[in-house]
Amino acid sequence: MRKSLSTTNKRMCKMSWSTVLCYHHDDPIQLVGTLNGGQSFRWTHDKEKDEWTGVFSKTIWKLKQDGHHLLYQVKGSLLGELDCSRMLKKYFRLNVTIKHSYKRWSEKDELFKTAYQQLHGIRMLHQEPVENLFSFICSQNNHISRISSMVEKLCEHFGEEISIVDDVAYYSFPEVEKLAKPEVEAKLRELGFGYRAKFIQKSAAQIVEWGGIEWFNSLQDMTYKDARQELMKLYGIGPKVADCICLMSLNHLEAIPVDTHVYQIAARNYLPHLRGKKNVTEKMYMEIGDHFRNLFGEWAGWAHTVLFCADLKKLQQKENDSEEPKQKKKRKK
DNA sequence: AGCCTACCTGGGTC
DNA sequence: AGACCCAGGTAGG
Repeated sequence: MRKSLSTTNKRMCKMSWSTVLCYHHDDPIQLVGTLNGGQSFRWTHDKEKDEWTGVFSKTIWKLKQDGHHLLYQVKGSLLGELDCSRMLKKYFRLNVTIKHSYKRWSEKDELFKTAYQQLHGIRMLHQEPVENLFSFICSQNNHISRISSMVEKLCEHFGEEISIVDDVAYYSFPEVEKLAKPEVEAKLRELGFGYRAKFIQKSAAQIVEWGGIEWFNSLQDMTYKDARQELMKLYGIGPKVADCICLMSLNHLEAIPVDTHVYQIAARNYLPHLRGKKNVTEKMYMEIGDHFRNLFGEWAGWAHTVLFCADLKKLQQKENDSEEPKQKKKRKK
């Protein structure tokens, strides 16, 4: 019974668009905010076709929405056996119905209510810890555009080619063992990773030494605080990135990554005494995190992600607005 | 414990 | 053109 089901899935994966989910209009999924909202850096949007292409689990995916359906296609994979539907359900946490939490958070907090009104359907992804960790090492003190290009470089140089789709080669995210090799640091320097080169190679070596993927699995079974503390033993992982990993790939949804944006949000709206500080100290960091946890409860990290996305969106809109009157953006020659 | 600063790089601004 | 400035931080002082 199981077998025939997975065979069916496998066949369906290869052929054409398949449905992974039908959702209700009051509990939608918004792919722009979810896939381009700074959780993952590997998804691209074809605006003409309104299709998304990306890689996770050594597999190339195309996604699109049609009415109230989330549709997918697999364009190649290094995995022998695929249960596409199960993989996507896990990735998007489709076993979770979030609308009740959204309602509760809106009732509790005006800022959340406003954010949510502008921005329905953000989902907290459940990513793979290895990709998540090294992507967010790249993210420190960096722009999203450069983060994305660095992540792609990691894949091109240390991952495996999966397949070529529309003349573009897609690569898997490298195994942690590959990144742990001593020569990796120099190579990454050469590729323009700057000081992050050392962080990547050294933390990879530590992870391998401590058990690789098994070590990550053990972090899921720990409490949030213990997992966070373990992660921060890695060279190049501080409080912020540790919280990103806890939240995005270790199922600790009370983690609140406090970056400059979240600090701004907190100081502006909730904790006025923190305004005008030069940088976020450990103490302030904990205070901000605790504030959100008290406000939103055990899934505070998901609520935080919605606030974060709303803030990003506002920034983008501001840029677009200020762009219009000038109209000098077109470059000549 | 808490505050300060150097750190790679590239894209944007003036 | 060329100096800034800044970006989803962190280690080391």
